[in-house]
Amino acid sequence: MNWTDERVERLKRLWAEGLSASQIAAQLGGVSRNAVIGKVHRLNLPGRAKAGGSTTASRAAKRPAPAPRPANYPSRVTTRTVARAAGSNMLKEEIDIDGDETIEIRPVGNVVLPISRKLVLTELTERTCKWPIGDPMKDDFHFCGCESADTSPYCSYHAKLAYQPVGERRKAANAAAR
DNA sequence: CCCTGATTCGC
DNA sequence: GCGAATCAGG
Repeated sequence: MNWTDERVERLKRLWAEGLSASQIAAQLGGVSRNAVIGKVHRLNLPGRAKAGGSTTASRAAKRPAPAPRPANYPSRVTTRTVARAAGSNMLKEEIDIDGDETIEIRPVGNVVLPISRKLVLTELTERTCKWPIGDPMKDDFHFCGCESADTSPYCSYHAKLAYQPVGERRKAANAAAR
């Protein structure tokens, strides 16, 4: 994959929005997160300062004198508290109970953690819940993204929804819309 | 172990 | 210029 203008622009936009390198790589496709990071540096885009959470830049600042780099880092330490989709342990609360209360999730039991992480398809891993949420035709479509139970494609909550007996499954089908 | 970004260096 | 390997950290 080569860096077309279009892809570079997308990279800039996503990076500015605070997405992680791996997320950007996944969305662009065909590149690794290292490629993204490398490109970011080559473009002289501002790295992630010591903003909100994870600070890896502090390491770079700590380094003695690694590369012949002019200290032209903009002091842009914008504390944005970006609500990122994945990566950090920041989960977005999204307990959206449907308006209709005709849904009985009886067989599901007491497990009630429909807190999704709003992941896009490309960001799913082996241990993220792959339960789809929303209309695939709409742009708010995403996946649960919670930690999936061991070897299961779903989290504990959605696994129970998925593996219900056929008799009870219809009601769950309503709940499946979420 | 999962993830993050940073840097180096052979290509 | 590119990005895998590596590093350093949360």
